[in-house]
Amino acid sequence: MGKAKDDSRQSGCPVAYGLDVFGDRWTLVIIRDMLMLGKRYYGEFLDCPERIASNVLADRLKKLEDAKIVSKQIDPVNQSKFIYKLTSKGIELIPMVLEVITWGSKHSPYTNTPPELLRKIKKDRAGTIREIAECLKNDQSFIAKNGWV
Amino acid sequence: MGKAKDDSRQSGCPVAYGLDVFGDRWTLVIIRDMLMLGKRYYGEFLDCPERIASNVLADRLKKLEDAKIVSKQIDPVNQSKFIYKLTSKGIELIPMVLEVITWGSKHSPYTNTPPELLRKIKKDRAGTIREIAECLKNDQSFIAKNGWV
DNA sequence: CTGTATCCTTAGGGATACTG
DNA sequence: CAGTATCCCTAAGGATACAG
Repeated sequence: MGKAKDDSRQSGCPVAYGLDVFGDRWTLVIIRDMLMLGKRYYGEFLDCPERIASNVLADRLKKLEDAKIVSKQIDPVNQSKFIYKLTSKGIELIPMVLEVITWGSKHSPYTNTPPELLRKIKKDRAGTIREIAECLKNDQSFIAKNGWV
Repeated sequence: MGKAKDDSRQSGCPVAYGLDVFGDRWTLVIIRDMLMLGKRYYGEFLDCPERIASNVLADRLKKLEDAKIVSKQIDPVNQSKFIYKLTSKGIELIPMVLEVITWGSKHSPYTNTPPELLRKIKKDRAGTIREIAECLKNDQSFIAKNGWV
């Protein structure tokens, strides 16, 4: 695993580019956890309801780092582990993730998205995005207490 | 190939649901072609710049049909082939695809997205979506003449 | 505990032949 | 041309052992 994503589909289409970056079953799960649940540590990502395997997680974190979507730094409060954070390129995925949430919530038979969140997204996209970005700065989770876990 | 997508990650998260449907490198390429380029026939999908293989295409079309995102009917003007169309569930992916385009255009080194399209998306999301939906009704392509191909 | 490496099975998917 | 089927190799990724 872990060969660099080859990026071979240089069609010029931004959709194809996006798929080269997050076109698999796990990458967006990690980004969701960072974006919506405020996760930052390896162990937190491992502990997701979809049960990601540890090697897959390591691989995706590395690829996200290579793609400059995630930064990896030594955790200042615990020198023996890393803290993973979204870069601005990663944070800019918020609007897309919100649209996935909107669509998925409407069509998934299993969804348990907090209606409060959906209402907010619908009513005031920019406001929601600002709110999430704000939470990210304070290390907090936007919906952690309300659903999905 | 072609085993039904198993949908095994019923975490309740709409992102995970979305990924079960379009979390691979090809599905969104097909949807992009339907949405943005007005494609409707097998041969048209085959003829994409990313060079999708014919068996992969058949597999994805079947899965999209199973997921009720695409409908497959005999083409009324040529009984020997099928016409593939987005259902309302598929058309509702427009906002998400537009966000992928916005993000991808900003960050891809290869992008050639028509600035006109980006300007429209940014300025008036609802308007753009309405416009695309309108084009879909008239069998036309929104950006076919301007880029990506 | 944080993360990496190894093993091994299955799914993804390219090339291409084939059928109507 | 529209679409399907086969062949076969590679990548994805689950289980689990291992190292700091």
